[in-house]
Amino acid sequence: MREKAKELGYMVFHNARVLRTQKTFTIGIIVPDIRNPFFLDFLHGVERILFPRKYKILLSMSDENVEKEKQYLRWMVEHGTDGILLSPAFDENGSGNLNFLRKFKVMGMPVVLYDRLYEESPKEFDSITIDNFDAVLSIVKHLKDRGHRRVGMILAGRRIYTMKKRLEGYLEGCRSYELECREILDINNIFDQKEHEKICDYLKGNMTAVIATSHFVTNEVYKCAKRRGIEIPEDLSVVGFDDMDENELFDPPVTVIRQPVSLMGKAAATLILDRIDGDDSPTQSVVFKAELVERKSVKHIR
Amino acid sequence: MREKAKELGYMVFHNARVLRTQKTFTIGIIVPDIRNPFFLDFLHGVERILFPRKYKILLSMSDENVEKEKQYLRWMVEHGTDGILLSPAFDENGSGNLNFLRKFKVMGMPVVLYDRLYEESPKEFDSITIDNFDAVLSIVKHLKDRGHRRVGMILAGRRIYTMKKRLEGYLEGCRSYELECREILDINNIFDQKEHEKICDYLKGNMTAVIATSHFVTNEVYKCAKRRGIEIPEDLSVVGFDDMDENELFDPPVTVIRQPVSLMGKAAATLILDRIDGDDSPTQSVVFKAELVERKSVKHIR
DNA sequence: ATGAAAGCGCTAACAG
DNA sequence: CTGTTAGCGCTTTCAT
Repeated sequence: MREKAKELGYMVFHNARVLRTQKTFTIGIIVPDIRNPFFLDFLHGVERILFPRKYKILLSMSDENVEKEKQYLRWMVEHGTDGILLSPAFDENGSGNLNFLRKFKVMGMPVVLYDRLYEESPKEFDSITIDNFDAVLSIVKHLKDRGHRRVGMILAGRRIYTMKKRLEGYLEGCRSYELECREILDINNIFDQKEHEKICDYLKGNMTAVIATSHFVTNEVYKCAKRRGIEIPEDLSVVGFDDMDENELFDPPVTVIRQPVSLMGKAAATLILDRIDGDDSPTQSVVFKAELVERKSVKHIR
Repeated sequence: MREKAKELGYMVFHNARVLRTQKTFTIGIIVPDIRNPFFLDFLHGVERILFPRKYKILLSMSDENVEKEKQYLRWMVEHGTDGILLSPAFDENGSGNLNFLRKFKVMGMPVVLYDRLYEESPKEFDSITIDNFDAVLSIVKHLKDRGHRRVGMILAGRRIYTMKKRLEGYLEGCRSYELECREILDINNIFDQKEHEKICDYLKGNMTAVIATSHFVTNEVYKCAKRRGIEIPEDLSVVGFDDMDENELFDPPVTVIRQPVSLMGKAAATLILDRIDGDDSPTQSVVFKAELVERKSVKHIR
């Protein structure tokens, strides 16, 4: 095939060059769950930056599985990616591949964490995140301002960094705004039908508003409300996470936290390229601010 | 970095092996627009098949741009991907990289087209598609059965294969079911705000139902209807394309054509691996059937 | 059986 | 400044 390619003109054989130069012009990207539209816009943002610089994307999916993630990480160093963009997975104990990644540091493989980081050691790697704590705090305040006193929250995997921070924001919000916070519900696998029932049961609890911490959870809350005849926002107010066009068209349109996802992608790509180019300034922790997009799913009580 | 990696244990340097074996264990995937959730599920399906066989994904985005696609195709042969999964882009004249791809055939680079193919030569490459013609035909029948007589259609880039076929299905449907079909509207860039106005204007036309040929178009139709006070389905019925969870939660829930996207991904991945393994049976054109998911956006007239 | 050596296609260093 | 050659890290072949 090599020969033919050459006969047909143009192409160099990149791999021989790689052997010599140790440079692949490839960035490894690990996404926990590709079905989450969040990562769509992120990838789009990343590509915007990489393409003009001739870098390509080696895409992989951890499925929130630490071992699978490790496999992909290993493959990436074998492939010699010039850098890695990682949104890390966490196991039931909340631990991930932090230790494994430390080896990457010593071998000089640049890694930028995005969306999520390792709580034990948040500054050890470059990272691009949003302020999840603050985001939820602003939700709780919003709810309080609208007269809500009893609120609930549904997490999608509390072992995951973003979820942890959102929980902290919730707890702090409830304390400082003096709301009655219900015990949260944690859904580990949102694609599991059985878990959907739990959401329905949870909604029956004594509260006027619920915070849905991911796009999938928001969907399930709406679906359940519909089935059970719970009127949003009359009977129950809801605030979701991860804005998409569709949220505007829901019945009723859903109030959500919007993250600057595409920007985060661009920032992550820019940062990893800087590191590849030899930038050895101290670790950067870029924190974007998320905004509350107010629509019609929160009732103004009294 | 090589040395360090070795000191730290395990890893082989994949690129040297590649030089020798001419095998990268990498599949190039070209997606026209990553922001379309359609491709999310497709990628997910593909990865399901590739991971256990140790193949990795080199992901790229053509942005519906033939030249950009060509650049990526070139990079892929340079990188020595073992095969390519392509959903081809088309320029204003409706032509794409067919000629360029013919070179891939002679150099033995396996290519599987998905979602879209080249009309001039539909059987030249392996392909995984749905029957777009039939899908729209079934929409038109559905509309007719519900008493609709005047219908419209909004295309998202009529130069694109899927759109062409959907148009053909529309025309044929209107003829055989004796409906009055309005001139269709074609939106070239759905991300362009100005184009959204065109959708609104089109909706004012004299029709009882409109067919939205992509997920983005459906969204814009709903948004416009909302702004202009057009009641769906009272004043206007709509049938969309590309089902997602969210469609169920729209106001009203939208009737759509659902494609077996994840299956298509698995089929495409399986086929490309077969080719890589030396399967030289005649070109395969796998055509999946799409199904109409009936919800609440179509009015039953009388 | 095990071990040494050639060679994959390029780049970079070196010699002319 | 241009042309030649060594060598990147593996696999495969060939000799021991």
